[in-house]
Amino acid sequence: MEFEIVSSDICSNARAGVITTAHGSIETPIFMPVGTAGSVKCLHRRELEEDINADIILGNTYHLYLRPGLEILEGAGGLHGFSGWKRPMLTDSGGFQVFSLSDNRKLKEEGVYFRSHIDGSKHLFTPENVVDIQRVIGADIIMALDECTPGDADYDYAKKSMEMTLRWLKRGWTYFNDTLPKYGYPQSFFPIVQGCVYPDLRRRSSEEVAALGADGNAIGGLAVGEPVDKMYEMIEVVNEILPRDKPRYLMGVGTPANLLEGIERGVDMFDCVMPTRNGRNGMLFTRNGIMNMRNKKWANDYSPVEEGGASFVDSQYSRAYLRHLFISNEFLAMQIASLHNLAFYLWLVRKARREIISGNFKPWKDEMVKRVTTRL
RNA sequence: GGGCGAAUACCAGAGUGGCCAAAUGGGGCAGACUGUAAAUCUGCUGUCUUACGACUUCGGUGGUUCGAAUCCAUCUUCGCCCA
Repeated sequence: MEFEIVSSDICSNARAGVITTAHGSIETPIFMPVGTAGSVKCLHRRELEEDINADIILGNTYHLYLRPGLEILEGAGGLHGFSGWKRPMLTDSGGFQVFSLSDNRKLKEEGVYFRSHIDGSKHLFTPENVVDIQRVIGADIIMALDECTPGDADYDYAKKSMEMTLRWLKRGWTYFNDTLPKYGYPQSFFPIVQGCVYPDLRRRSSEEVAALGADGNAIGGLAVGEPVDKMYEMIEVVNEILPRDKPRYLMGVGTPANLLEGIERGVDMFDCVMPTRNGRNGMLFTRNGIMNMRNKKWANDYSPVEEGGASFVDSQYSRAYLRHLFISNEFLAMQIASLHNLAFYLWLVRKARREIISGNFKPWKDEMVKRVTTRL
């Protein structure tokens, strides 16, 4: 995997770049739609490719390992072969499930023991076996196993957790370098910075992560309950240390405003369930603000979903019709909203890229943050 | 003509003397959602702008009772049965 910076903003840490992988190149900054269980919910591959034009999507180690399982994935030639997605792919390690399924897991030095949310069966993830699993899935970018600490963790817990994540990281990194990809194309391994909201922990973690010299680096443990200003502060602390010449991936973030603030602080990659999950639940993100499509105010608004929006659905359907679909629990509502939101997210990061290249990022971003946070 | 049963909030439907402004479901209104156990979850849904609280409700009217959606009388409407 290679990363080239095409243009850097003079007024901020924002940069525009290109990541090249075996499955194609990715122009950054980029937003990666989340396809946890091997599908971006509600969307066909053709829509992802042609309408949203996603450069890269995510899969999830935890979910895919439990179902369909490694044998079936390997038989299909990995998730690329299984799903038919031809472009780059990134898999999360299961570290987030260590956090989100906390009632069903036990953390130990060797790894994390957990119970399947599907059938209650017991399993163990280690820094090593999640590399194996991600080798089988065949993602272009695979993630280290980490503990995603909650945003309100106290200092002592955050310190111990961060240190264990670092020990896991070294094991995972060593194992990654001792093993080979399964399908004849190279994979990259991204380490993850932790440290909660504590600057010294974040610095320490960043230094250790940077020292590995991985193809790219991730910032984890943010947008998990801490105040948003803390998140921005932590991004700044971390990005002072993470190498400039490697892509930086802010995991699990976020709102459109979060993306813009992250880009300004030197983040290149984002992923988040928000456009798809919130879309399924009736929330639309647009250039002019946020709409809750279930609200009565749209009941007889026959104007397009979003005039001049990034997706064909924006002009082909009216707000009144989309509201009707949501109120009636029609599947089409979720499809339209998912398509719209992802198209908007991809439009947003691509527009940011153009503004960086043309040297106008900062004023554009300041204006855009105001617009996208408006409640319509 | 006679007999039996039923009438409860937007709808359906519990409740059969005080713990009832009234279960539950649906519908409605709003909110939440950030590396997806999420087509999910939460709140409100008689009136008084909100809370405490107050007020008016369970087909109509009248009554019994300290107290009635609940008991009695009667009327109205609907359903079923007999002639």
